Amino acid sequence: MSDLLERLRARGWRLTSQRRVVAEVLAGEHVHLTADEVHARAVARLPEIARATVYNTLGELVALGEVVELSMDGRAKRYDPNARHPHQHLVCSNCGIIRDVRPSGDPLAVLPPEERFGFTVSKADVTYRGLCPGCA
Amino acid sequence: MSDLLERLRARGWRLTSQRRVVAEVLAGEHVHLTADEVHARAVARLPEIARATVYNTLGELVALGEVVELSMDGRAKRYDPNARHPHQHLVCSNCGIIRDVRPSGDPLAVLPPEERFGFTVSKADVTYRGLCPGCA
DNA sequence: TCCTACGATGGACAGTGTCCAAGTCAAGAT
DNA sequence: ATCTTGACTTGGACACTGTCCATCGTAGGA
Repeated sequence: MSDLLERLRARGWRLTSQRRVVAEVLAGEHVHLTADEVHARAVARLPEIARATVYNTLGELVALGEVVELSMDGRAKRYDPNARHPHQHLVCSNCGIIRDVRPSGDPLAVLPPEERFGFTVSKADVTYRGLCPGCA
Repeated sequence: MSDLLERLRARGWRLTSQRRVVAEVLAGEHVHLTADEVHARAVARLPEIARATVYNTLGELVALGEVVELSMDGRAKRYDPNARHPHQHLVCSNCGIIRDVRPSGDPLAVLPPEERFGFTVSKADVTYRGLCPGCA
């Protein structure tokens, strides 16, 4: 994770304690916290951190490509720090737990040219849905 | 679309003018309106229709499987009346326009068993992203 | 035509996210 | 080590989306 901080510093980021805490809270695979969850965990380490700062920092991390923003269910967005390893998501329809998964092959390949409506298609986001072992 | 009204009546729906108007507004392929857009168009035909009624009716249509709910961008949910013909979505990263598309093959097939974490996977929602002809 | 349970209404409320003016501080310059 | 400055943080107000609820209205069967 200090790799991340290094990369951010190299891009001219001012390394504040708030940003450091947000970056630390957001680490690992299969981590998909909402902004408020990030804020709650950040407050545990830095009691006076403001909600707006968490939103700002998450937005910046997304803009820099270090974190991926997910809109799974129309409620709060979730933030996925595993951005450097391309992956898709598997979601339990019952409890909502999310796992990072890696399908084989290129998801773009299955979209035929006549179904592209003249678009320049560059990316495919896939959400697999089903029941997790605990809910099945 | 009167097919839809027939199906709904057959399921015990009371056919009110409000529900009829919502069903009429939501018709066609490549239609992906937000709840407020549906409400605005419904008001044009039935000035006193309430926002809550539109939300209720949309929720019922989704529960009945007649309409698909989309959470594309974390803002307002969109409602897709093309639920009887399975399809995925192609979204312009710039202007946000959405087209219904039909990839070839089964998107579930490319998720290997060892990437399923014990889930019973039943569905895959794919969002293709790129630039539409007007924005490219 | 009448009844009545189901649906509509509209306003209050909650969750999520954005904006802004004022205060604070990281980090380069001296 | 201290100064300086502009980027960053703060906290509260605000906007948008969606939900809830008590009350009123009406579709459709008797």
